[in-house]
Amino acid sequence: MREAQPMSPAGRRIVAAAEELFYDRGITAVGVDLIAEHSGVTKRTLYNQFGSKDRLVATYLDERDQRWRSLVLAAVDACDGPVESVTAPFDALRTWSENNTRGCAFINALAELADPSHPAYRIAANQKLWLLNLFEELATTAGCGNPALLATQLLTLHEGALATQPLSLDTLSAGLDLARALVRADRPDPLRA
Amino acid sequence: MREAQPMSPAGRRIVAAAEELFYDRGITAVGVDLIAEHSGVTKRTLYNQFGSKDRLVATYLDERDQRWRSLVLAAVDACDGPVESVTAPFDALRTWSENNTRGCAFINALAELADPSHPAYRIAANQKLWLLNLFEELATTAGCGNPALLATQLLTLHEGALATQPLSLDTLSAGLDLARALVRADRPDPLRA
DNA sequence: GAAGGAGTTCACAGATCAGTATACCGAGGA
DNA sequence: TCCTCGGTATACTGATCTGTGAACTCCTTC
Repeated sequence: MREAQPMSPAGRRIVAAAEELFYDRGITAVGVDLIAEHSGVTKRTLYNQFGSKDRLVATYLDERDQRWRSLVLAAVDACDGPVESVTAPFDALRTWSENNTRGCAFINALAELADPSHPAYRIAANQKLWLLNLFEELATTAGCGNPALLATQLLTLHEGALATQPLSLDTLSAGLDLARALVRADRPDPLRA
Repeated sequence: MREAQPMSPAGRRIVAAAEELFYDRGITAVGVDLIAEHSGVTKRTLYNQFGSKDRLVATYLDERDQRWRSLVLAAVDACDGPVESVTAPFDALRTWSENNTRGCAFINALAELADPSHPAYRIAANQKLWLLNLFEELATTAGCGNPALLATQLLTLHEGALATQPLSLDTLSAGLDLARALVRADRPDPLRA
């Protein structure tokens, strides 16, 4: 999905404005005129750079995906051992949630873009699959007994905490505690680990 | 939220069409003209009945909430014992998902309607709180040790399974299995229960 | 038979939507 | 010197959006 040549300064400003506006107000509700205005750019420039609103939406989601993956991988690297790192994506979610309180941008995008052929569909699905695979790899490295099942359970908890975020229940703490317990329980000799 | 007088036949048709269109294509993307056309009704009638699109959206969510709560309560009643009934909402979710494959209508609505003063906000939040309280009541009746924590965990699993539904991973089975294990583990003398 | 309400028909307002056309500007490179 | 390239400025198209006005047709009820 990464485009060959890097974006121009104007292009970067456009994507930055699009990220903020699309996430806060919804994709359909935000017009290209508003994005052009917020990024201090002409609508003509916007169309010269991205060609259509749909392609700008795809770029917005892609950019967001990259940022989020970097955050998750950094959280994994910051962990002390392989067992702790299995639940590291939950730590990343806590950091992420400080500045993103309107739920999951990809789930939200899927809610608005009904057409499965829209590029957003693939991006959103890939994002969740990437996390699922990461959970499974981390669980395998940590010596868990059933990495595939554990990964699906962890993903469900993660997405549940993320989806209920706008409602201000503390599902993230509950999800993280439960996730840690699951990882411990799935390890051989959990009492000695 | 229930209005005093029951809806007219035309009003019911409008809400039925709105439910289908809003859920499938998104709220902002569906115009009132389309809803009027699909319900075989004039736009004038739609506005005579509901006054504005926002109020029709609120009625749509409210109607859906009622239907869903009935389904959940029926699933609870259909259970054999108090222990099984704690996870009954997951059974209801399986039935519900057969005809609703685009995720949670309330989370989706929140994604589109940024304004917290919109009635949809309250409806969506209340729906999740109702389920949280139901989980807690059921857990208390089943004699669980920490009903409040268990309820938050079950809600997180439930919402995770619901949110990831459009992605066609089988998170519902994983969530249900884990939910059952949690309920068993939180009961006194789990081996004899 | 009169009254009233639910619904229809159709035209319309005013705003906003995505996207295009045309002409212009300034800097960097061959 | 010329020429391309990224970007500006502005006006525009045609469609679609929510919402309103006014007159009309039924059907029920009193």
